[in-house]
Amino acid sequence: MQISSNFFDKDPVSAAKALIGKRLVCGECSGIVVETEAYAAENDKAAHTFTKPSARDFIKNHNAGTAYIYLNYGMYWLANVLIKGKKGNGFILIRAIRPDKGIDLMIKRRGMKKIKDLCSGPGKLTIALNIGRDDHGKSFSENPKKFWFEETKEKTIVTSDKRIGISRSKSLPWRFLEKDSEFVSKKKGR
DNA sequence: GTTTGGATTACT
DNA sequence: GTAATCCAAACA
Repeated sequence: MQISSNFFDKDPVSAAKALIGKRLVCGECSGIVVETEAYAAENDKAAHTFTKPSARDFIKNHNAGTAYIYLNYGMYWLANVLIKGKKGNGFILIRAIRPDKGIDLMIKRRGMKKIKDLCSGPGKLTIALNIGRDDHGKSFSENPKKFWFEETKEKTIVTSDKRIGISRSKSLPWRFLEKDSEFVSKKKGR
């Protein structure tokens, strides 16, 4: 079952936390979300809204639940979900999923055999799911959909940590992970 | 028109 | 430890 359409109307931080344990479906592939980070449109120096006018325009011109796909370091696409809450707008960065269906296809796209490494990072999962430049501005919640989230019966224990890979506002504990998961991204925090 | 700085990954 | 590689924003 798909998650409720008002899921993306929460505030970014609680939405990011609530997304852990949901199933992300994209074409023939799917996986359980095991790692996210929250970025706020206001008072968050690490968010794109702080430095990029285009990110603020994006929030203005799109509905909650829209995909914000960003190319970073010139080679990896990172997938975000636009959140528009009463307490503030922002984005959820999808950092890692646990592969569920379409694993063979993911292995083919990634050119890697280890299932643990297939989607254990924001740049990796976009390759595995074939998400890229063309998907910027598409919706997770409105038809026609390429990708969406489903409810699961996962009883996930969620832990939080500091965000990683950024240079500003590092201290906010806005990274959320499935406890003891083998499928989250590496670097510090493990 | 040129410079700069990334929400990363894979390989040595 | 570090090369790979692109875009938007900022500066001149």
